[in-house]
Amino acid sequence: MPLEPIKPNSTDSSAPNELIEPLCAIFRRALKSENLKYTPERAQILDTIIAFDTLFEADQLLDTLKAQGHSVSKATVYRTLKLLESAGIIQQVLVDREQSHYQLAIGQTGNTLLIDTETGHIISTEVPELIELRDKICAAHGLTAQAHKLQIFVSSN
Amino acid sequence: MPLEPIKPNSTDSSAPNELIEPLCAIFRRALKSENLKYTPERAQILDTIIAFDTLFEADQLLDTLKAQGHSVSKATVYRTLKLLESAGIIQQVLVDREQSHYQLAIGQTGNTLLIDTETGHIISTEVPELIELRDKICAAHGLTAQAHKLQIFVSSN
DNA sequence: GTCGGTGCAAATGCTTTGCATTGAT
DNA sequence: ATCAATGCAAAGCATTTGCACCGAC
Repeated sequence: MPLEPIKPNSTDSSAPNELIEPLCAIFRRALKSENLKYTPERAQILDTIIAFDTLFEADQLLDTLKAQGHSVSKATVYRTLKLLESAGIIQQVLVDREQSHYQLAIGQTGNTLLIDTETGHIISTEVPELIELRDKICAAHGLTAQAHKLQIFVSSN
Repeated sequence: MPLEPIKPNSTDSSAPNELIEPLCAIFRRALKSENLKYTPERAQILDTIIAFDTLFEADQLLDTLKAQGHSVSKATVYRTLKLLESAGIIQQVLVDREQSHYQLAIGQTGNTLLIDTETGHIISTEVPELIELRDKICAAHGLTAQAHKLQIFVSSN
């Protein structure tokens, strides 16, 4: 049983527009607040990311953009990834040492990820008990928790 | 070509000095099984790692070795880290994209990290209850957990 | 005209590797 | 004598950056 993609209706062809708009708006607002511009390149990159329904890597993103006939440079891709990350639209997921993996961060309720090690699909969930446990662990070390991130690597069979 | 896996060792982890012998022996055995040699450089590297009580990075290891008057090359350090990892004596910990972090793998699951957001200092700790919680979460999704990783971001004051 | 954006190529910085030399059995 | 280990420097690789040019306001 394959995992559900992080975006519930990404396979529904009528849905993307509903998703793209809000994210575009969020990105545009984040850029504007820094006096930065919402350029065609940045729009294409965001749209392409939205079309992914799993973890993705920078070079995969670049390849997809090129395959779509968009000419975006590697430098711009990396620069935009950083912008999207500071805007909270995507987040880095440390999977291996080879390259950076990212995923959409918007619409995630929780900070617990179930990552399918075979397909790369991700489920994001909220685990209230984890907060208690986390605070208990920190208290035992005389520290105060600010945030946490749990990744569980799973197999779907 | 992974080295011969190590057997779990029941050494009392509160006595660092007693750990040095068993780990040397484990490493030596793992090397021997592949017709590799337990050289002075490898011994020094392992001893230095054992003396660390937290996560460490390759360049930190190299610096420490040099400070101790041992002349070990960067290449040998990296090569030995890989050997120690295949032998199951150390394990890589994904903390950031900058460089590889490692920790002793013996006698610990070590999958919970307390990361100080101000100083960058990292404590690796074991949380047995987390495994139950993790399995519960997976079960709720009809999945099977293979591994997990919890990062808690803390402040020290 | 002023800023920021882009692409290219060069630079980074960690890690790996090729190669000649050295060392152990 | 053989086979592996070491050190050095060079190579690899993902990512970043310097710079010249372009475009929007």
